[in-house]
Amino acid sequence: MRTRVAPSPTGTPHIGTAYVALFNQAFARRHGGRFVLRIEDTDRTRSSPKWEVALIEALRWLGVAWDEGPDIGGDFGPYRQSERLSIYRDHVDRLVKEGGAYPCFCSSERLEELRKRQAQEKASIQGYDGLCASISSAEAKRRIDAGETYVIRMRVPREGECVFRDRFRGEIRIPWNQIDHQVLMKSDGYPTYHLANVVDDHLMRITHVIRGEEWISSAPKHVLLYSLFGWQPPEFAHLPLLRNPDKTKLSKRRNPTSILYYRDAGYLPEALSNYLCLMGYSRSDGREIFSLREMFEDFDIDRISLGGPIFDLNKLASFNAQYIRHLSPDELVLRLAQWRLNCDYWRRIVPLAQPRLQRLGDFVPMAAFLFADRLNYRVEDLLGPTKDQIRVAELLKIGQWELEKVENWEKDRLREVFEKIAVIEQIKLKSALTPFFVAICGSAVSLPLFESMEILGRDLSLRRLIYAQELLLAAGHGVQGRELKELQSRYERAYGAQE
RNA sequence: GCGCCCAUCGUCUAUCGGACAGGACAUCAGGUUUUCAUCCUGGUAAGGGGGGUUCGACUCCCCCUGGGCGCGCCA
Repeated sequence: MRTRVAPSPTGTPHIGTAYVALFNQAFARRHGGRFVLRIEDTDRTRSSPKWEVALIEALRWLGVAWDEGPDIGGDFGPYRQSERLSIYRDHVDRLVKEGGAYPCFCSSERLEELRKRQAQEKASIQGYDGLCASISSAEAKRRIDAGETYVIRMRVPREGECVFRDRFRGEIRIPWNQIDHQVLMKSDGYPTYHLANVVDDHLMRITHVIRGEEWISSAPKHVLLYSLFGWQPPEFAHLPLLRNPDKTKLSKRRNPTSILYYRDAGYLPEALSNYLCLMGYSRSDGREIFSLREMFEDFDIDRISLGGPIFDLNKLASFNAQYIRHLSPDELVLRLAQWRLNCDYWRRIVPLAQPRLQRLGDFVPMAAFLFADRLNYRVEDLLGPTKDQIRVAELLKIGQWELEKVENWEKDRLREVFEKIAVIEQIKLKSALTPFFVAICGSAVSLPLFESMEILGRDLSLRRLIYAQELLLAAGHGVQGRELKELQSRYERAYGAQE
């Protein structure tokens, strides 16, 4: 019995990844199987080794432990898809040769137009129109040899329906005409998710694919690939999606989604993992507080319920408090030190604080904001001398967007970001910075901003920007709805598209 | 627009045809505590609507409604 979690390192480690990982690990452990970590870094533009490092760090912190993975190896490696390109190439060649896939020469412009037209016509069948599907192989070869760029697409049956089983839901039927002629190999020679995922799951002998519900509608693509290759498909089990309070799929807009945020904000890993294990799952004995070890001991995958659970920060906080209370004082001291109350962390702060200290006792209040999660300040502080409240809200939003793009979270890079914003927004850097000072430090009188943000860390810093915007919104000064949309398009034009 | 998935307290959930529908978080009230927190006691609070099946439906079936997800050379 083998399970896997297959995240792509394209951003800060997501809580949803940890959620899925935990259930995969639980299932493997419970049945004496193996649990694999595979890095799906086939998107060259968005993947980064930095994010992979962060991902592994975050999962380990939470208590996720894989038996095979890029960092520890295993019998079915490599476990990083960017190192398996020739494997995908061979497999896709085979598919083309056998007729299950075909080269497509359509330009992205044509595809875009096609999509636009279909959207306008509200066509019931969306997706690729199959223009290149009928090109003869001789003709295709000629065009490839002539140097035309192309992708490889999957040939999908025109009629009938795909029938497959989901462990929780039973039989699922999806009409084939709903399934796009999926690109399997991009023009850069990299595979897409669907191809790489199926090939690897087979080669890595994955027996149970436990993943998020968002994959149900593309499962037919995977089922088809298994059958084209003549492989036995694994058992599918689609977990419910973690939700925001408004029921939409968990997103950083409305919730902290970075695992590292929870670590830095002072959540205990065992409290977070415990809480995550309760999302859509319950033990038969009804106990809610239990360790990962206990989870793995008697995990019963069929006790998973399907309603999308709302991620409730309140209950998580209460769990966290319980875990903290059950620590002995000595253990708590240790935990605090492992967190931020340690010399290494102080050493980073001291150079900033020292010139500003009159007495030693000034240090703690001065640095307190570097240990907190949410800060207490008033809307007026945030607005500062400006009369233009909307402008402040916009600045914070733009700052958030720009900062989210930053990979190297260090002071000089942060300074560049704000300088860029000041230039584009045509305001003095100093006045542009005011709301950020308050959002990050809790006051306009504080330690230097960029250094503080660097020390605070990416996830907590970004979170504070969101807190500030929430406060503004609650006071009626926020940017939302249509205005937000307009701001976003203006932002994308002025600053370059995001993601 | 098309397809698919889902549906019990505000939230996470138990129930797998017969119970006053249970627990947890939140909330309210009371008690312990020099304050607060903890802790203890108690309370409010739920099966979306309509049809079936059945002696009997939260539970099984159908329809409606509602919510979600998907429809990229992203995963």
